[in-house]
Amino acid sequence: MAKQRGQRLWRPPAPDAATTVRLASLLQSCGRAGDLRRGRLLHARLVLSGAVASSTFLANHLITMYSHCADLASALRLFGAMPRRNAVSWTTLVSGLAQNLMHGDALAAFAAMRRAGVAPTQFALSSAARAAAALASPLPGAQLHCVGVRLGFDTELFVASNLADMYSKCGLLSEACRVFDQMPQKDAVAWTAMIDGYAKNGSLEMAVLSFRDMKREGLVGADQHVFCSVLSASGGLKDGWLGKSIHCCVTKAGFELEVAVRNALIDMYAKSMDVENASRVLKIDTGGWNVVSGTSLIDGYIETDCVEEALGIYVELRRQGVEPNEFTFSSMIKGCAMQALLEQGAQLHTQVIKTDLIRDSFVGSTLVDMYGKCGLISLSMQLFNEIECRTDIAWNAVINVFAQHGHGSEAILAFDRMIYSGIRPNHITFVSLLTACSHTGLVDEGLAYFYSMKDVHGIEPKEEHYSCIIDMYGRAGRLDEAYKFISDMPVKPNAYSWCSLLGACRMRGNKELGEVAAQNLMKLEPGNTGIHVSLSGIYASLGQWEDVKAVRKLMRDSRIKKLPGFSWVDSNKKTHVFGSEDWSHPQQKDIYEKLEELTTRIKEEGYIPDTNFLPYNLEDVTKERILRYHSERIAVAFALISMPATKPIIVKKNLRICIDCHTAFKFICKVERRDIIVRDNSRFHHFVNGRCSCGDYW
DNA sequence: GTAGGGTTAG
Repeated sequence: MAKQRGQRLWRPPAPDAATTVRLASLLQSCGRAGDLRRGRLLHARLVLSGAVASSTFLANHLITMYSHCADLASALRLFGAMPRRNAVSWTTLVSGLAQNLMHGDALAAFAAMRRAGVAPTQFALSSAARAAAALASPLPGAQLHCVGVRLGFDTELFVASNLADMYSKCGLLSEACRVFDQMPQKDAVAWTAMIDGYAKNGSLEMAVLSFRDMKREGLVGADQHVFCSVLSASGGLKDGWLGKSIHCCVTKAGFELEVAVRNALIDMYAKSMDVENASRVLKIDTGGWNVVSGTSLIDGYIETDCVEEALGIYVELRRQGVEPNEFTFSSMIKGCAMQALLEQGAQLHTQVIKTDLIRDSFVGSTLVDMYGKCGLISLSMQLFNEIECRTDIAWNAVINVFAQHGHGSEAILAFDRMIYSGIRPNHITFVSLLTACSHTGLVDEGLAYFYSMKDVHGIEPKEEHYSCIIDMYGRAGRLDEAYKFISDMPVKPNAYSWCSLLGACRMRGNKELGEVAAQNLMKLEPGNTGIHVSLSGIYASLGQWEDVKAVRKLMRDSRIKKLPGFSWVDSNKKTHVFGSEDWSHPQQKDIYEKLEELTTRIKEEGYIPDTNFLPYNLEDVTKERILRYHSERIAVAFALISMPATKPIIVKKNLRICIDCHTAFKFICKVERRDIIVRDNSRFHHFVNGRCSCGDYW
């Protein structure tokens, strides 16, 4: 009593042991359930009874409860008011902050703990290491490592796992390895940290090898996280066999039905282009699908060009009452963009608005891309302007839309605005920007941007950027410079580079260089049928029919067939496909009549068929007939008779648009007063009022 | 007696 009287404040007696234990377990249950209301009531009772002031143990429990309920303000207030704090109090604070993603504060609390002269516990150390990992801060991380070594905690399971995770998140894999190797015991979490560390740092093979090492120890204690990580690495390797063998381990270990593992399996199969097994895993009956698994499969279908199947999964998801999320929408919209499915894309857009995901930057960017790829450039721009948070992806999308439509100066303007708003361009930005310059003939600008990549933006040009420059020189007719560039460039020219040069040679009728390009291209892509077609096109345009014959013989001998040209057009929610001289359509008679009518009308306007490019030594009348029945022309005629005048005509083509059809469409759009958009395998052509957006430059 | 780690989709 004498001692108590000597203190400034009266301290109530601590509750008895049984009461303390009861209260602590009540607080624990509040924390676990996240029941902040009940926790606060308990807190108030404990304050009234004086237990908070007298029992550090109960106060620690209160801090834990608050941090589990994500009420860090209360936790901090309580911590500040504690008359006595022990190591657990500090530890609880550090881990509470780290758990609530306040990583910087967690590190600061750990430092304050040391300044207060309290020896760090291994719990505090592992929490602080976790915070450093989340911040990817190697410097404080390494300091924590030193503290751990000094206290002898550095090989402890939790501390070492977090330190290894921290090093790998900082990209310091060898350090991570060293910490990991020194662990006397490794559990599933430690292994996961390493497997995932390798995978996230791009060492996918090492990630799989780590898994093999773990398996060698009998996969003891392997859990769903281990399988998720290794499956993700295996998906990245796109190795179907490896994936299947891991799938076997998953099944043996009994994790096939775990939701996260199933999702990882579906994702792995989808990434390995094995959509069949992906859908098999999805369809294992577990009482319904979830968004992630469905989206993974949708994404797999989209990546393998199976948009129809992806749409099927989407419909099934909706039927099961699963709400699509931003991932689902961006995958689906990307699929619509790839196939220029405007109708379906617009429907998804409506859904996106309904679910309020329109504010998501990813979804917004895919919509910009989709409308751009469907040819609706002004709608695309409108959506871009509505994106609140413009990420590099959004800017790349808009620059690419301008590039594909041949609006070079707008692309450059968008690039300037991107830089001005502080968004750093990446290598994709430059592919789009250089394409824009190339498609518009802005050679000097393109070259300047190319050289600025490394000098100004610190981005090493890759082969796709070099190809853009070759394409740019080629389109501008500066073939010698293109050849000099391709010969001098530090990276090995890829097929696209030689293809660009060959295409340019065909446009300009340059036989010598065309042959060089063709030879190089044949080495890289022996099965590419376009090489022979382009080459014979060059000979035909020069009237060298003997050479044309030789190429055709070569094609026959090596059993190379010209890739047939197809055109697609959507009308009344249906996609119609047309080949050359293709009269299989039910409305063939009307289409034929429309074509005849169009030919007469555009000839009156001054259209002269250009047969120069046809690689056949034929009569002009025959050549004209072939030109008139090219797939794109049949598709346009069909669209004109079957679609309401308010709908835009969008024709998709698997090859480049033919030069003569290009001329004809300029006349057709004028006489019919209809905008025609053609998306060929290289770019967009907008035919409006007698002109094309490409400015005849392609 | 109290405190702690890793995981699934652009």
